[in-house]
Amino acid sequence: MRLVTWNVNSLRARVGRIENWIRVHEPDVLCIQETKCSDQIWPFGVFQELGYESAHYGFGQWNGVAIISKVGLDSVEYGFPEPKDEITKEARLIRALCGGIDVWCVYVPNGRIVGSEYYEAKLVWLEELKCLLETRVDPKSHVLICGDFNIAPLDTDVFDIQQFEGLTHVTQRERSKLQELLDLGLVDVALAKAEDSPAFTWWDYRGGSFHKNFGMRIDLMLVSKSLLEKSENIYVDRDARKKGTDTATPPSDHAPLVLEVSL
DNA sequence: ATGGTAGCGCTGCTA
Repeated sequence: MRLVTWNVNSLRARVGRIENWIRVHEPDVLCIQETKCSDQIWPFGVFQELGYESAHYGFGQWNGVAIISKVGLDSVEYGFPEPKDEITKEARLIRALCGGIDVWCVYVPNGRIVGSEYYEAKLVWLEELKCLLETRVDPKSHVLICGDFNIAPLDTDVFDIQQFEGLTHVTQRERSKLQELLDLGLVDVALAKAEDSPAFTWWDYRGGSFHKNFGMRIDLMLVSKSLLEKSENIYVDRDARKKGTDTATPPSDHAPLVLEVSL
C-alpha cells in the first residue's frame, strides 16, 4: 500500500498537477494540506473518476485538509470534536479509516514569529492534538499521523541551522511538543528508515532555494510500531517540486512524502 | 536591480 502526504498550496491552482501525479504514482491514500478551498467547491468528481473516494475539510482561502483514498474511507472526522480556541476551529485536521489504517491528516499552524500570539497558538494546537490522539488512538493498531507539521525535528532537518537562530520550526518548545506526540507510541518513520539524514520536503519559492537544496524537513509521517514493522520504503518525490514543461502553473513549495507498506 | 515567490482576492496578508 502506498501512503502519501503532500502540502499542495492551493487545490484550485494545482488540481491538474495533483491529478497527473495520482495517475503516475497511484497512491492508495493521499493526505493533502493547504487546499485553500471550501467544502462547497471540493471536486469530488475529479477524484471519483480516478477511482478514489475523498473527504475534505475547509472553509476557503486558508488552511484546508483532505484525505483521498481507494482502499476505503470510513468513520471520517472533521477537525477537533470540541474546539476550545480559535486556532483549533481552523480547518487543520481530518481523520479517516483507510484499508485498516487509522489515518490522521494534519496541518500544524506555522507560528510566524517566536513569542508571538501565533507561536503560542501553534503550541496550543499541538497540545490539543496530543490530548485528542491520547484518547482516540490505539498505538497497538496501524496508525498514521501525517502532514505538514511546520517543525523540523532535528538541526539536520534544515539546510543551515545557524540561519534559523531565533526562528520558528526549530525551537525547543516546538520540538518538545512533537516529542510528546512520539511519546504516545509513534515513530518518525522517515528518520527511522533513513541511512543518514532524511530528505527535505519543503523549499522556499524565493532565491532558487530548491535548486540549491536550501530546504527543510517539515512534512512528517508518525506511525505506530505495528505500522513501522510493515513499512518497506519511504521517499520524497522531488520531481513533483520541479517546474515542468507541461504547465505554466508553478509546483507547490512542498514535495510529496511517500510511504510504502506491505499489509 | 536595494528585492526575492506564490496564492488569495482586490489591498495587503500569509506562508
